[in-house]
Amino acid sequence: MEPNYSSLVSSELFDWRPAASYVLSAAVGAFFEEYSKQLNAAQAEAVAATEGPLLILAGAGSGKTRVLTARIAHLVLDHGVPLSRILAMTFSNKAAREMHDRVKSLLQDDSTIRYPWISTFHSVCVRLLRQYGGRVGLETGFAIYDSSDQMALVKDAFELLKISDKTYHPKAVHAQISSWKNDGKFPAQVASSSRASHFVETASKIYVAYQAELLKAQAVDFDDLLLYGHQLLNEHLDVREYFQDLWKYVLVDEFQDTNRIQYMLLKQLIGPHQNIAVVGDDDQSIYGWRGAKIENILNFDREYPACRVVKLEQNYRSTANILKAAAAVIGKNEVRHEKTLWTDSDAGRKIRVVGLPDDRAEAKYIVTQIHKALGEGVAASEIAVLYRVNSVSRVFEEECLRQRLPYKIVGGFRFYERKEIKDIIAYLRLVMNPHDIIAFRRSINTPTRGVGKVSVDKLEALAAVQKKPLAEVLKEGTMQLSGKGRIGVTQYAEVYAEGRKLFLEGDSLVDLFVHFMDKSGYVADLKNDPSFEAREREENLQELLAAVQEFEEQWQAPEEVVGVEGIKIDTSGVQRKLFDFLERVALVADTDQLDQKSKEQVTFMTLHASKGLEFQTCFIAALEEGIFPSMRAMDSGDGVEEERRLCYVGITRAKEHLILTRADSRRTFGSINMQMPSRFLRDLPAQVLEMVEEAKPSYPNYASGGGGASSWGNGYYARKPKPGPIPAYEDESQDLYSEDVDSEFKRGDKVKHPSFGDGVVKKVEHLGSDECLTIEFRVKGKKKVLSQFVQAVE
DNA sequence: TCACTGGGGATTTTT
DNA sequence: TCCCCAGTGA
Repeated sequence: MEPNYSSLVSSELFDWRPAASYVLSAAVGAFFEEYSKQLNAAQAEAVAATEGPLLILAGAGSGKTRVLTARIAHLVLDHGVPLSRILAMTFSNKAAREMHDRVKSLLQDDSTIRYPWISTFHSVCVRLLRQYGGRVGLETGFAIYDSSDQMALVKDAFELLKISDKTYHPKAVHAQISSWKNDGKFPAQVASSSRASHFVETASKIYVAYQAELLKAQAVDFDDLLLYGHQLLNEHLDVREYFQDLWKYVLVDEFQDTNRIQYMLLKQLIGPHQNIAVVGDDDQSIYGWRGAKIENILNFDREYPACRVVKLEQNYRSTANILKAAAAVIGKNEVRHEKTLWTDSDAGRKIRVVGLPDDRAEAKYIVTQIHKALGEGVAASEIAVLYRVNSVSRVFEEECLRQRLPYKIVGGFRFYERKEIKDIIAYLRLVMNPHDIIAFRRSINTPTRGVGKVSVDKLEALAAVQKKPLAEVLKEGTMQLSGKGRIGVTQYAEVYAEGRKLFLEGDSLVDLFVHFMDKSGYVADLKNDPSFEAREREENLQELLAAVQEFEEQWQAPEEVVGVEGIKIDTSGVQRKLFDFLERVALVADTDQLDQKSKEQVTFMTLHASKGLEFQTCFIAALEEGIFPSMRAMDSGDGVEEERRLCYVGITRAKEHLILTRADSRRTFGSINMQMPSRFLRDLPAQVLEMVEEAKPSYPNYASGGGGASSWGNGYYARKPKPGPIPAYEDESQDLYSEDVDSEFKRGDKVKHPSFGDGVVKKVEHLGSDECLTIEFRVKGKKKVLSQFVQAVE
C-alpha cells in the first residue's frame, strides 16, 4: 500500500513571495522515513543531503532519476519547501518530462498544474528572457530560430560581407560560432583575439554580422538563449538576486553534458546558500562534439571544496555479464572518475557477438531474431536496435517491411521540420514578431504568388530605410512594385493584417491558425495538387491543427513570477498562447509527443538517442571500424574515448540480453566496402561472450586480401571492390526468402497504386505464403520506393 | 519566377 | 545511393 503523504504538504506548492516571508517548517521526515526503505545507503544519503553542494556520481542504471525525484519530494514534503523554490534543470525535454511526472506522482498531486521549474536549461532561459529580455535588447515577442533558420542567416551574413561561401562552408562557420557561444563568447570577445587563423578571422567577422542580423530580426538561436540568460543575470544584480533568492535548491541532471555557458549560467543561479546538487556520469559524456565539457564534472569537487560526493555504484538494470562487458570497454579510457558498477543479479545470458557477410544479412539476422524473441514472449517495446549512424537504419527499415515487423525509427525527421508545417508556422511567427526576416521570406511567396527576389529585396530595403519592422512596410511597399509582385504583395499584406488583428484582439489560437491556412491559399493550393505528397501534407496540416487545438485546450496561463519588474506579459488572450506554442515548436519539437502509441513497436535508434532508456533485449549493429568508432573520431586523438563512452552507453541499455553484430561488407554511399570488426569487440572479455560467426567470404569477386586502393584515409579497413559485376540480390532473393510460390508478378511489371499512380515492380520476394513486392513509383518526378505485401493468390 | 539538371558531399544533434 | 544546391533555360 502506498502511504498517503498529501497531508504532509505543509505549504502551498507555489509561493512567489520573497524568501524572508516564508519559514521552513521543521523537518517532518515522514516521507523520507517511508521512502528510504526502498533505497540503498548511497541513494538515501543523496536524498537526505539537502544542504550545500553535492555531487552525485551515478553509474548507468543506478537509480539516478529515482534519487533526484525523491530528493525533490523530500524537500517539499519533509522540509515544507514550496516547489517554486526548487529549480531542476535537464538537457532534454524527455528527461524533464520524466522527472516532472515522477515528482508529481511522488507528491500524489493529480491536478493538471505544470511545475514551471522542472525544465530544460533552454526553457528556463526563455522564461527569464520573455520577462527580462528588455535588459539585454530583446523584445517580449522575440523569435527562436531553429538550425535551418540559423543557417539561412549565416548565409545572409556571407552575402552581406561579400564573402564567397566557397571560401568556407557556412556549416563550418556556423559550428564555429556555436562553439564560441557555447564558450560564453560574444562577437566582441572573439574579435579581440590576435594571431587568429584565416578561418577564425573570417568566422569572427561573420559572427559579428550574424549576431547583428539576429538582433535586427529580434530573434535568438538556441545558444543565444543561454548566452543572453547568462548576460542578464551577470549584468543585472537585481534580477540575479531575485532568482538566487527564489531558488533555494538547484538540481542539475546529466551534468557531464554541460558546456561552459551552461556552467557559467548555473553559477549565477546558485545563491549564497550553495544548495546545488548535480548528478552525472562522466562515463556517459557523449556530447563533447557539441561543446560539453567533461571537466565540469571531473573538477566539480575541486570547485566546491565543501562538496559532498556520493557514488551510486549499484546497478539495478543489467545482468552481471552485461556489466562486465561494459566495464571492460570503458576501463580502457584514461580520463575518468574511478568507479565500479556492481550488481546483485546473476551472470545471465552470454553476450552474443555475430559476424555476418553483409549489411543485408545483418538486417535479416536481427529482424529474424526479433521475431524469435517476440515469439518467446518478449514485448516489442522491450526490444531496441541501436547503431552509430542513422544511415544504417534504411536497410533495417526495408527488412522490417519485408518481415512485417512493427517498428519505430526514432530521430531523423521531426514533425515540426516538415516543409508544410514550417510554411504555416512562418506566418504565425511573423504575426508574433514583425521583425522576423526569415519567417517573412519563407511566407511571402508560399504558396507562390509571383513575389520573387527582386520584390523581396525592395521590401527589405524599404524596411531598413524607414527603420520599421518588415511586416509593417508591406502596404507602402506595394506602391513601389509593379506587375505580378505588386498583386502578390497586396494579397499577402491583407492576409497578414487580418491575422495580426486576430493576434492582437482575438482569443482563439485555432482561429489564428485556420485563418492563415485558409486565407493564405496554402490549403487550397494543396487541394489542387493531385499528387500523393500533397495528400500527405494536407494530413500533416490537419495533424498540426489538432495539435494546436489540444494545446489550446490544455493551456493554462503560467504561474507568473512576480519579479523585480512585476508581471510584464499579458497572460490573457491569444498572445501568450502563441508565445508558448511557438516556444514548444522551437524547443520541444519532437514527434513522439504527438503519438505515444509505440507500445507494440520495436525501436530503432542511434546510440545517442538511446541514452537514459533501457530495454530487455538490445542489439547494437554495425560494430565496424570507421562506423563505430566513426572515421572522424579515429582521426582525432581523444575522439575514440568519446566513442568508447558511447559504446558503454549502448551496452548498459540492455537489461538481460545483448546482441552485437557486424558485417564483413557494407554498402555506404553507393559503393560496397569491406569492413573490419570494431576495436570495441576486441575489448570484450571472452568469458562473457558467445561467438556466432556467420561471416564467410560470400562474394568471390571481392578481393579479400589485397584489392583496390582505398579512397579513405588509412586504407586498412576499407577496400574498394575489384571491378566486376556486383552480385545482384534479386538473384539471391529466392534463396534468402525461400518458399517458392508462384508469383502473379515479376520484375518489370507495370502496376497501379491507388495513391501513387503508375509504378514498376523492382523486386519480388516471398516469405511464407506471402509475397512482398518492392515497387518504384515516380511521383512528381521524385522516386518513391514502396515495399508492400500481397497475399499470394492460390 | 520556376522547373529541370548535374555536381558534390555525405556523423552523432538533448536545445 | 541519395539528397541538396547552384546554375541554366523557358
